[in-house]
Amino acid sequence: MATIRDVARLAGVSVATVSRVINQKDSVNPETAGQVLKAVEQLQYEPNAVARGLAGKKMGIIALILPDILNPFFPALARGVEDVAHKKGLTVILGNSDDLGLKESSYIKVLKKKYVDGFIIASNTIREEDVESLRKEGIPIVLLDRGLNTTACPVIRSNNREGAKLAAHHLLGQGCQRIAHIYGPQEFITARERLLGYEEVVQGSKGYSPSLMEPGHFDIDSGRKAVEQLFARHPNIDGIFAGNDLMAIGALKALRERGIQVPEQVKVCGFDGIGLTEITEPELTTVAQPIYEMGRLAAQILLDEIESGISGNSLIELDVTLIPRKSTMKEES
Amino acid sequence: MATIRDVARLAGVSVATVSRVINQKDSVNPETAGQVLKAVEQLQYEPNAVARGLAGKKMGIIALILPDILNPFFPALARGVEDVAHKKGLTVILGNSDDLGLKESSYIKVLKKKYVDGFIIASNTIREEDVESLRKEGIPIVLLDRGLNTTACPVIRSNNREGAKLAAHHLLGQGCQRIAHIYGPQEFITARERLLGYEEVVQGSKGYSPSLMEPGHFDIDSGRKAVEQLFARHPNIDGIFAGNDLMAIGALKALRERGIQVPEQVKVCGFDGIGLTEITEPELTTVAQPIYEMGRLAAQILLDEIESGISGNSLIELDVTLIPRKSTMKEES
DNA sequence: TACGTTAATGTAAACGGTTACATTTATAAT
DNA sequence: ATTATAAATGTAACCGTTTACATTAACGTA
Repeated sequence: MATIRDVARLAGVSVATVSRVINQKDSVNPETAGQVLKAVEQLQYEPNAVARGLAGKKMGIIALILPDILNPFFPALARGVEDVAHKKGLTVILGNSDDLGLKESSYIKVLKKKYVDGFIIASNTIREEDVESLRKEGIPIVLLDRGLNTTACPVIRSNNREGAKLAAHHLLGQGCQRIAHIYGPQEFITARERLLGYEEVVQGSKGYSPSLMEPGHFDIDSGRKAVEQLFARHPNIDGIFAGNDLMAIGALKALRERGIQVPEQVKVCGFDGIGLTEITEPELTTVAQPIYEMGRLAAQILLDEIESGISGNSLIELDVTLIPRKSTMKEES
Repeated sequence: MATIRDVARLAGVSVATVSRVINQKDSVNPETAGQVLKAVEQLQYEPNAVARGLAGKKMGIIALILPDILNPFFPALARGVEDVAHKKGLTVILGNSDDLGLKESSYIKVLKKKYVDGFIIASNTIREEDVESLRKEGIPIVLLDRGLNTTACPVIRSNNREGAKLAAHHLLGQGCQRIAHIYGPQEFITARERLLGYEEVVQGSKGYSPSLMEPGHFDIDSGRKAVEQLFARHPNIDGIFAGNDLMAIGALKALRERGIQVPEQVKVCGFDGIGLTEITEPELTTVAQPIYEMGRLAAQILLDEIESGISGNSLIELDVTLIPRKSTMKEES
């Protein structure tokens, strides 16, 4: 591999001049620039990213830390991030945190040493101190979902409360009287908001009871188990709003096992809008988050901060969309 | 951030000595080492990865290039790679190639400049020349699936032919007489092998006809369309072996639309063993590849090559497992 | 004519490590 | 006692850029 010195030598100029024409900085005589470019061409010179990184403290890498790429919610997010990064010539380092604060901290520590340009963290367990320390060092960071009190950096999330209300209203509109809610871990702000939205809508209705709410862990199995619990208490449930799609799928499975017809006897609505919802039987009604778009947006905001050096702290709540499908269909009357 | 020179100063030794104790290279007096370690501790010194990278031409990063993380096959692969990498203190850069040779080449070019330690490429379109050029520069690379003639580097894949035979035999065993096959793009070696395995088993049987084979693109929609084609030609098909799970899911959908019962009238078997197969109705019989394990193995082999500097060219074919589920269940007699 | 500006370029010091080579001292072998 | 060998450490070059600062030449202006 040719180095900048090789180019300088061949073009008969100093390395500084070569650097200038490569980066289009400062003024350089067009004629000289021509020589340099010719030499670059001739030697097939490509600047070394690591040397650049060392000098400039930026490796052209953005770090994406998420709980688990195996969770079907995250691939779309990752793809959104990667697509905009790639368009701008940056690459993406992927880290799975398993929602372990410690693992996140350790990633941050390691990646800081690699001079990543910035962080996108999709996490519910990220620690304030970590965010602070990054800010202090001038490393941009964008958060997904988290960040209630954090005014320290941009936060992107969906409008979870509105989404939950959408779901609850939809179920009511489809004729449900006793709507249960399987809620996610309450340390996740998303899960809390969805629960609140549900309560807000359902509280007034006649069938309401706090015992219609059952916790789950945002995975298929806990959705299934929650249904067992719920039906033990309330055999007459006719609608289920699950805090996410995975739990809704679990619910679907449990209902089928019990021989309960969906949507005839019980209607089910999920949350997230992951691809899986299209392949269940019946297809699953869900409140779709613009997942890919969230990834794109996070990356765009991050790149803006990286380029401008200005750090914002906006809280962006994206709109969600109810996608009605067979699992909540009202029988034709 | 403290630098190695700060540590050297505080410990009253030269930077070389500090480097030695940090990297446990060469011999250094235990007492001196103690001083250094104390200084390291006191200054909270952490070696800068970029400077290291520049000096050693290795950034502690492995590049994982795959077609599309949105394809449900790949997250498990990525997770396998990442888990191994993380355990060894390396990080993973993720690139989506969309099976575009050009995008792959461009990634390789960019990442070489970033001194990644090695590449894991899951691709059907990777070009020989790219592999060659990496080898020539001593950058380890491990391929997934591809690499028929390529003896130039390790290749990991599943035993696709055996898997297909497993599937075909299973369908025969379940009483199918006319087994169709929806095969994937023939430029993919995996798809070719699966087709061959299918033919090998089915060729002799009475119901066999070349028109029982229909192409697809490894996605849900093409699976659905293939079923339309197949049933137009052969209304009496009673078994379908899809070249991958996505097409099998499409087939399931198409069959349901036509009012054909699975497994009573037609049995369906997929290939890959992605998570989706557990949530279809009926649950999908599939030939499972050890996807996560493939990722792990690829990473392990790559790391071995990185550490040892020795480059192998083994071809590893992992065993697949037939997972019988409801979609191929024989009615109780 | 002398001088402040600006454009064009070069020099060399960062950036923060690793490592080949040199030097000194202690130890073992002859 | 002498010399070869190994252990412990230091010096400085090197990895390949960027960039602050210095230098020179050309130009417009008072």
